[in-house]
Amino acid sequence: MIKSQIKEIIDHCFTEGVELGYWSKTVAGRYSIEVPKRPGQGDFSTNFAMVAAGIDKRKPRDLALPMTELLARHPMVERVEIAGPGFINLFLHKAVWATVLAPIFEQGENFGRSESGRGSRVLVEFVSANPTGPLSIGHGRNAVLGDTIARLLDASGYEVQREYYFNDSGRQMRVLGESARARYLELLGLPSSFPEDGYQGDYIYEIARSMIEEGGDSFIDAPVDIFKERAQQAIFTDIDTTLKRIGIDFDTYFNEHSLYEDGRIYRVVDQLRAKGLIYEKEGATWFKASEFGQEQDRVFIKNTGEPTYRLPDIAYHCDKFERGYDWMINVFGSDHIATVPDVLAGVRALGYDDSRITVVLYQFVTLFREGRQVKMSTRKATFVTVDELVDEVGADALRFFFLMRKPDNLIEFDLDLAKKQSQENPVYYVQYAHARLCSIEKMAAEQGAAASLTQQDLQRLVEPEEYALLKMLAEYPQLVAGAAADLAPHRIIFYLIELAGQFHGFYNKHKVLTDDRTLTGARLALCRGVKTVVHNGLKLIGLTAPVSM
RNA sequence: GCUCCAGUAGCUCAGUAGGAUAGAGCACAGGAUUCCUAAUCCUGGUGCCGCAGGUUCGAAUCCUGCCUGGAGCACCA
Repeated sequence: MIKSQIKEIIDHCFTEGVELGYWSKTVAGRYSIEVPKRPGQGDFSTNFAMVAAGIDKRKPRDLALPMTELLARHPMVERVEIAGPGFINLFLHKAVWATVLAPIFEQGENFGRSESGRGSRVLVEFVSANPTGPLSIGHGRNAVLGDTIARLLDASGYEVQREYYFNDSGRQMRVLGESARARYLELLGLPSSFPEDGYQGDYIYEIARSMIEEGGDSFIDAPVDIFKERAQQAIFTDIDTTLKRIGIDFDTYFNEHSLYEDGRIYRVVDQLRAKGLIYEKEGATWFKASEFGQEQDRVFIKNTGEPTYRLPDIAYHCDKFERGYDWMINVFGSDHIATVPDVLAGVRALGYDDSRITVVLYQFVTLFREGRQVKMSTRKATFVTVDELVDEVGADALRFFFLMRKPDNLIEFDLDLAKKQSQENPVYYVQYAHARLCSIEKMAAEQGAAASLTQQDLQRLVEPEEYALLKMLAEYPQLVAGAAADLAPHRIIFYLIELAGQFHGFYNKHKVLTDDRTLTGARLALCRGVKTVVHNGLKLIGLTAPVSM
């Protein structure tokens, strides 16, 4: 906020300098503006002189001097100095920082939202688990990551659509139906044969039990499809319920099977064949992926006549392109790494611009309890489900912990920590700051004290802790825009932890409600600013902002 | 063997477009509450930024090679 104003000022001075012949125009856009780490180095700093020196072949300090003179004329600037190898450090008038509060008051819940993505339509595809069982912890990370990315993009003005891609046909689902039938017969005390690679979870028993409750033994001779359908329906309902518990809702569901039904997968083959990119070998149909930078060609249709997963995946992405999205984001577990380039190659082969597809790959999650890793196995159904995790730690902690690491990193989910109600647990730490702020406001209202935004009153904010908070508030809009552009929700988490820390520090050192009316008014304004940003930040990542704790 | 990801303090991790003396939390030790929520705060010190080269005013960050760990490399999805 303030930073973008400063950038404008520096750019303006730069242009002036070009006209005056101080430096060449080619330097434009090469220099950057930063917030120095140390307080003694000013509010902002630019490497302009060093960058210009490299291009113009002159000494940094010779270039810095005229720049400082141009900058010093601006009313926001208190003083300018040249430091180190040639940094230009800007010191702003203290009063500048309090100006961030007015926009926060005006925009309220919208503070931090921007329009940088206006006019762009984005499709975020995530979860996409087939309905064979409850969502596992890995799906949980996928769900939270995808949803939060969608929230970030929405906050940046993009038109966002959340989509779930699934398949309720095929081998997996047949095995599911067989598993359900076997359990059904077993519960009725009849001879049954459980499929070798069947789904062993208790949820299959539940499905069978509900069928018995509904129709007794009338399903004994029913075809597998009936069992499959019942199981699929029950499981999907459960998945949906689980997702809603952690605040996730989809706009559209896309059934992979529909791509078979209307023959679209075969049209993909025909189109590629027309381009000479398809050939037959050993009874299978191959795609010349090697012509698109892949190591080897890939099978699209097996010698059994069944397509491999690649074909519907490509057809699906073509469908996305046809629907006209500007940006398509896929959230996948790292076990899908190898499949991504194949699909992109196929899409490119069909003439689409695959740079519009971004794949977010995330690493696995391991659970820790009492310092030891919780063993999980999908086949034996001993994996921990998202539901169990929500039961144990709550939706807020689950979301927070899943977002706390960047997607590239493994998550070690510490169950004991997630449940702790103390400073060690960052979720509580941040939420507690919000609750405290609400409490202050409540107390202020009882005492008849109110926040004041008058320039005179705001001049009372002079403590370093107050400046630190104001500066952090000013950074928030850019933080959101950056996190959205880079698809990096974890930055919001780290920001919130730091902001909460700054606030707790301020709170312990300075009293907000005092006998001094103007000081109280100014500090209440600061508190409302912090509260608004903490609130907006928590909402942005899908957490609650408790009023009291 | 090949592809992708990671390697930063005792532990878990940040480090946005390459910037100044490398950051936080936890753990450990000591201290703070007649007062707005102590679910809090303050004070303590730690680093061959995996290794070796290169690029340049300047590298944890970019390039090359290597080492270690993870995920993959199907006519499974």
